[in-house]
Amino acid sequence: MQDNPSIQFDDQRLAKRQQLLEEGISLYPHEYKRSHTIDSIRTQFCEAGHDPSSEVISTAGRLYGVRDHGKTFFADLRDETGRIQLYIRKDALPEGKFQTFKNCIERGDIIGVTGRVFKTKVGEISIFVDDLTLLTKTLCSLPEKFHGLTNLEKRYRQRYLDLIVNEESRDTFRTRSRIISLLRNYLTNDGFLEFETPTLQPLYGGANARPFTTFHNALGQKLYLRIAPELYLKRLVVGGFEKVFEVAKNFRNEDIDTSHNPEFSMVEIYQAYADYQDMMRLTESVISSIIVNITGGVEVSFEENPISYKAPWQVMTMEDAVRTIGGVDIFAHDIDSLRKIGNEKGVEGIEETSSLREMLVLFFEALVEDKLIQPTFITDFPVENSPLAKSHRVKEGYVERFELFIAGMEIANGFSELNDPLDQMHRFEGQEEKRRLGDEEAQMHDYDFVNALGYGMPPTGGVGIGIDRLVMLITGNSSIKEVILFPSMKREQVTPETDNEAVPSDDENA
RNA sequence: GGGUCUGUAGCUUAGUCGGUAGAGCGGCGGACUCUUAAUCCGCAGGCCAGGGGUUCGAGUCCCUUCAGGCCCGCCA
Repeated sequence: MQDNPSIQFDDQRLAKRQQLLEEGISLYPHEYKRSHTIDSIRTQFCEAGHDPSSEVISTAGRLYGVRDHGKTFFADLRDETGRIQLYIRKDALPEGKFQTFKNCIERGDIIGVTGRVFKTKVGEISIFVDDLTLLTKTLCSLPEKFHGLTNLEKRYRQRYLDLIVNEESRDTFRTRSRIISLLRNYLTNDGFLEFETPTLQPLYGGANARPFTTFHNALGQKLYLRIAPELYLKRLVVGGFEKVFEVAKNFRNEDIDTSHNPEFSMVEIYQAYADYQDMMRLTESVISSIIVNITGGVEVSFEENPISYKAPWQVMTMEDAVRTIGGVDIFAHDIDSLRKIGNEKGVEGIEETSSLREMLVLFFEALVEDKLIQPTFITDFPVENSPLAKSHRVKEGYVERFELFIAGMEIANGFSELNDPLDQMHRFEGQEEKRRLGDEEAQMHDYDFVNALGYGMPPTGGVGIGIDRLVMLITGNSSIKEVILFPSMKREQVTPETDNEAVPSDDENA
């Protein structure tokens, strides 16, 4: 049983399992009827006295601490709703049960109990156990009761174990689930329809990023995992759905760090007849409503910084942000003097840049981004960086685009969507040119999308909000791995035949 | 990709100048009928991440591989 090194079964637990089998006790029964969850026991019996209740209840959960007192035990039982103490007496259980419990049931096992509720001498609401049933025998031993499981790698790789022993981790993911639910409710209540668009795409688009590649055997065709749902959602707006959104997993073939996971969650929202100003207001409203619902207030601290989500949030053009926060008035200089200033301030990539607008972006990234702690919308991006955004209505060379920054992280990105099919075609051509010059992140020319615009997309505003980062902000976690249940990790044991497999396997369809 | 730190029992860890691997929790055996990190007595459990080297002798020093954390780069 133990010859496979990746199996963590405990020999002593296996022995107990064997003993239980020999006693004819079912290790994995099929169901258990509960009269109460632990939380509902606490609610109903909050006034319990020292004498056990007349009402008999049944509940179930996992055993945590077990305190052996000879002919009695105290034990902690937990279900999803909470924790309650069990008081187990030899003389109260059916004949033989106590011995079986003592010998073969232990911390980590899942049991059901029937009993009556009372308050112990020291005032803790407990269940006086009349009978107990093993519901699941655990073969792996649990981490230590006091320090718990702190090894980060183990917590991420074996998240189930992290969830079993670390209440804070369970809280984080409970909050994550609520955030997504609040987001959906907000949008659907506001008349948005939720759709699912393809994850497997023959062309990828909607962002600048390198994709994951895969292969469809029957079609004999390369496919990409989407880097964004954008181009499909806009096709829906062309089709006549005026308010749409998708909670999408996106996949980008990039390195992993504390704010990037190769697969990440984003909500993309599109609204016909709206522009980027409307989408900023929507973004502000969605996020602050979630914050209020989760925290009851408008302020949440992140990495020592109290962050106020009280609307309205600050709005600055990129140019103003670089001037006031970065201390450089880009358009008061020529390229050469900007190169000099940039070198002094440690701005990177300025040597190969030849336009003031591109300089603006580089200065912004280097000098401003990580200083935007309070929620701040940065608006009016250079057209070169935004092939899917509509040209600015008054500022030549810019697009109507915004990004939301909080705690130095980019949280959202939105714009007045480009709906001029010819302009879109030219922008794609520009991207193709960049691809030819070796830019692996430039976008692909999606002719069908251009055709869709050819049938007419109303003026439309769109925004994408990064869900993982939003959860980080709300739950106070500095690492994205803490808010993704199963973050991407490198495989531990490399098996030769599956490692370094060529990407699209051309031999399979030969 | 670069820098840096880490990897010792199921978990949390100690390990000095290189000299036979130490503990707590958990487990097992024993005592205990209101404890809650229960307590008390005893026992078992280790290829010190893997490989190589230096040395009479390596958990400790050197090289290397693997995995992870943090920072930087790349990137939303």
